[in-house]
Amino acid sequence: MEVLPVEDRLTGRSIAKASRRAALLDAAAQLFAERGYNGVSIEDLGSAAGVSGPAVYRHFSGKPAVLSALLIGVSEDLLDGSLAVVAASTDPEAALKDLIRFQVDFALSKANVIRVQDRDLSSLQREDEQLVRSLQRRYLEVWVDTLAELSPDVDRVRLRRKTHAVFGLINSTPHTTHGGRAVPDLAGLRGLLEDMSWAAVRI
Amino acid sequence: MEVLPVEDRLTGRSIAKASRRAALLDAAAQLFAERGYNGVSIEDLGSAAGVSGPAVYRHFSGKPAVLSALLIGVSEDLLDGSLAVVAASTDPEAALKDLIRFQVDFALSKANVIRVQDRDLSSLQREDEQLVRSLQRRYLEVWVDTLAELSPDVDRVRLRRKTHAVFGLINSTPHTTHGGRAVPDLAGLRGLLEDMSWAAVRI
DNA sequence: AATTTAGGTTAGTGGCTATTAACCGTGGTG
DNA sequence: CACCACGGTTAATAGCCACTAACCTAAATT
Repeated sequence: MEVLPVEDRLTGRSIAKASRRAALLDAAAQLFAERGYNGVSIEDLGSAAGVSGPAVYRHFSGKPAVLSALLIGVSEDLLDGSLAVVAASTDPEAALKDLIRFQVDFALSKANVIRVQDRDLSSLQREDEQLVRSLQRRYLEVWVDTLAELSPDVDRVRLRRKTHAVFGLINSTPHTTHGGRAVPDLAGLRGLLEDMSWAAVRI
Repeated sequence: MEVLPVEDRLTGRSIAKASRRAALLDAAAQLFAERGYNGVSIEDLGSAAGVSGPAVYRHFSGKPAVLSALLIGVSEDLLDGSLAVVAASTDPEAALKDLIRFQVDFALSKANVIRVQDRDLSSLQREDEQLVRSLQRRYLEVWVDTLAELSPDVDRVRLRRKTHAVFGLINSTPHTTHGGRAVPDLAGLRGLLEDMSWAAVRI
């Protein structure tokens, strides 16, 4: 008699484990964003999640696995989110506006992870780095496809460059908001970033 | 009879020393940009400059001092350069355009150092971090002053945010161009970044 | 109720790495 | 030409840190 192989039963322990794992990933996002992957020890990581040191190995196979889980997660969220946004919108112009709004939301609400993603991508082991880069590329292509519908005559190299630049613009605030202090006029910042992105992307 | 205290004599050794120091800083810029400050050992640093290990201590008091020299240098270059640009231009609109061109030039020609600056700033020891932040703040204020002349009615908080976002836009390419490969259509990229920056900064 | 399993703990252990020590050849100085 | 400061070398040294071992408690399972 076996338990189901994929669908794990929801026992008290498995819930505790899941929330512990989530706490570890939260701590990792914060600490890696502040000090960089190589500036954070497993002990730091554990104790930030209320557990000390080697307990981390009950949840991840090693330090690299923590970074992988974090960055693969965020890359998938971005790609999936963008696909949902495009699927839900009617015309390309609306799609682009929604993509901008989506990325601004993401950058403002998950600033830590954004920061880790473009700070410590190169610390991933080869295989996972390729996976994350592939997900990022596909996310970029969602944008480029949308832009291409709006400007069929512009070559895709230029559209990719434009998209990169807009990402830099939107992701500039994670570099600004240090530590995780609350931003005073968040709505104003959101609107400003959306307006600037829109202006920049329209040639 | 003493040698001049400030103006060192130009002997063969002092020239060799200066160029060795420059080589070390170059190597540091490249390696730190690729792997991050904590991912590079003193041995790596030395051997990338054609010298091995502890010889670095003949030029810098320690690893932190290498990072400090690098980041203080770039911050000063940016501030001084921007002051020169503003001093040389006639009207605020021309000044802003020249500031954009200056920052684009800098980001494209010194991508490594730009990347280190917003990746490993927090690895500086407290005192030097404050100095670099102060220089960066003054650089930002040069931009904000120029923008304020063009839009006297807009509050400076908003202008600071706009400036940050434009920096993010322009500095996006260092994150893109990996390792230091040559960029195909550099002039086109330069023009694109300038145009997008201008569009974004004009509300 | 007995047993197993899982998640936690505290001690190693081994490797890496920043820094120092001790030593050496040579360019610059007198 | 004798001397010395300097930039280099290789060999310790010491501390940090990822990871493993051994053990313990209690939830799940039977």
